[in-house]
Amino acid sequence: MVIAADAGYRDNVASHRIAESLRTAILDGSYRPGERIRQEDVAARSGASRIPVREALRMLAAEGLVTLVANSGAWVTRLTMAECAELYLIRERLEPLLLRSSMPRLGEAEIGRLAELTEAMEAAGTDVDAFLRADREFHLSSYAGAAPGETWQIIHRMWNTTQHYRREFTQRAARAAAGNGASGGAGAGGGLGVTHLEHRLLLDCVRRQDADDAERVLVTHIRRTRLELEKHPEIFAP
Amino acid sequence: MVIAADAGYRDNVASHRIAESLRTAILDGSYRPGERIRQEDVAARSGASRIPVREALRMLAAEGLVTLVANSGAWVTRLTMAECAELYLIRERLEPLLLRSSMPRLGEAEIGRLAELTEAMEAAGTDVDAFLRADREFHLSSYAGAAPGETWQIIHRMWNTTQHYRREFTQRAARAAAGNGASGGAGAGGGLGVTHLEHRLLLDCVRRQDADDAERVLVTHIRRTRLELEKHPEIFAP
DNA sequence: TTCCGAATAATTGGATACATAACCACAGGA
DNA sequence: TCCTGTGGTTATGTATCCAATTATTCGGAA
Repeated sequence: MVIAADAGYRDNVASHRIAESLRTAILDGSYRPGERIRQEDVAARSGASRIPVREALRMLAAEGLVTLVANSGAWVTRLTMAECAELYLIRERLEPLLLRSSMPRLGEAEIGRLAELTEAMEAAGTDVDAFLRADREFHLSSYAGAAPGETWQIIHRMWNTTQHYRREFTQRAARAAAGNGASGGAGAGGGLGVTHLEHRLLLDCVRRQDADDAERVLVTHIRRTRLELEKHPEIFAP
Repeated sequence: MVIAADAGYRDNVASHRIAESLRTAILDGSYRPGERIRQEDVAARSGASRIPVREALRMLAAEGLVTLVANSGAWVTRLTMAECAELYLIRERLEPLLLRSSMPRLGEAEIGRLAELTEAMEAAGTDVDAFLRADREFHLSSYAGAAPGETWQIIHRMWNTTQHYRREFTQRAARAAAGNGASGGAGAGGGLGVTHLEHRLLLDCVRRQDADDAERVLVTHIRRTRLELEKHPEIFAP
């Protein structure tokens, strides 16, 4: 669930602790995109001075979670639809690469966990947060077999910076599906039926250790999600 | 020639100035991989205190140019061969994407400049730094038509963190070519003949505005370079 | 009423000083 | 001779204080 950050940094370093706390606050929606982050507020809340807060903000800025402006302040990064779509394009190219190198090292236990997660997603119903958690763990743990390197870090960054918009999108999809009373919905604004199918398909590719098919399914999955997202510009409105 | 860094930061901010100076020092080889960077040294040399130096180091760490270890210090990032190869794999996937979105917006002037650069590379001979500068500008300016976004930043990071090893590799290639007296060398340890061909081919694709061919040639170019690099583990020896 | 500008308040950037954790050398013993 | 523990030394991490820049608010004029 949580992020690498520089592996050399231990938790008894205040700046790192603060960064982690801010990161989770942003990811779980306590901070919303565009919201300002005041150094003194964070310092007071964490019982430290502003110096480690500033370092923490720099770390988060490096991860793309906050945006710094000189002599002005820090804000939770807000994405335009174009920026978000670009991140999805990057994911389309890099995640298949990572999955390919991960797949051979996924054992029975990991694959079993992936299967559980597909079921958890389908069972989530209108519990958006449950779906998001399972979805995130499903994809990211499908890369657990790959050595943690640059690719892995970039992918995690993409997932983190787009997290808020995934939540927003999923909420709308869940509402729409509930309204229609349908589960295998039509896609556009509809439920997550197709998503579930893609996840099951991906799981099958992993089980068969078929990297080529897995890459194709994953590209399809990410690309379709991007196209869906691009149908909902209101998600990115201030 | 120089790097994005957070666009919001102006040059009159000490931390940003220091970061830029350190960055160029690392890129032009004044600092070597694995070399330690002491905060106080940098502070003294730049006439500032350690605080902005620390912020600068964090920026560079975010770019992958330095490696921070808590309570220990900062070092110029040293790559293993596997890590370097991974960066090349990322480039193989992302640079074609960027080139595709850049090509339609490259005008006559830009394409003319690319042609100049191919000739400059061929004319560089044993002047490794001249070749490296032209090579870097050739590739990066072929992406100038793309909007500066995440993809662009990731690519720049890759080019920066691998810069030292490209220099090392090119120096060996140049020496080998001079020893053989050949220009259209055999590749492995040989000259840069094939590289020049690929650059000319790429330029032709850009001229024809053929994105599909351009992607293929670029993948070939990066992939072949990676494979060449992997034949020379001694470059990555401490 | 609205727009412009200057003074003031608030917030970030940086310097100095101190606390703390890691590194290294050296002495002592097995 | 090699291992180990301990002390000093060095460099990093943090707090407090000050400076510089930006945002805001209030006043005035068109």
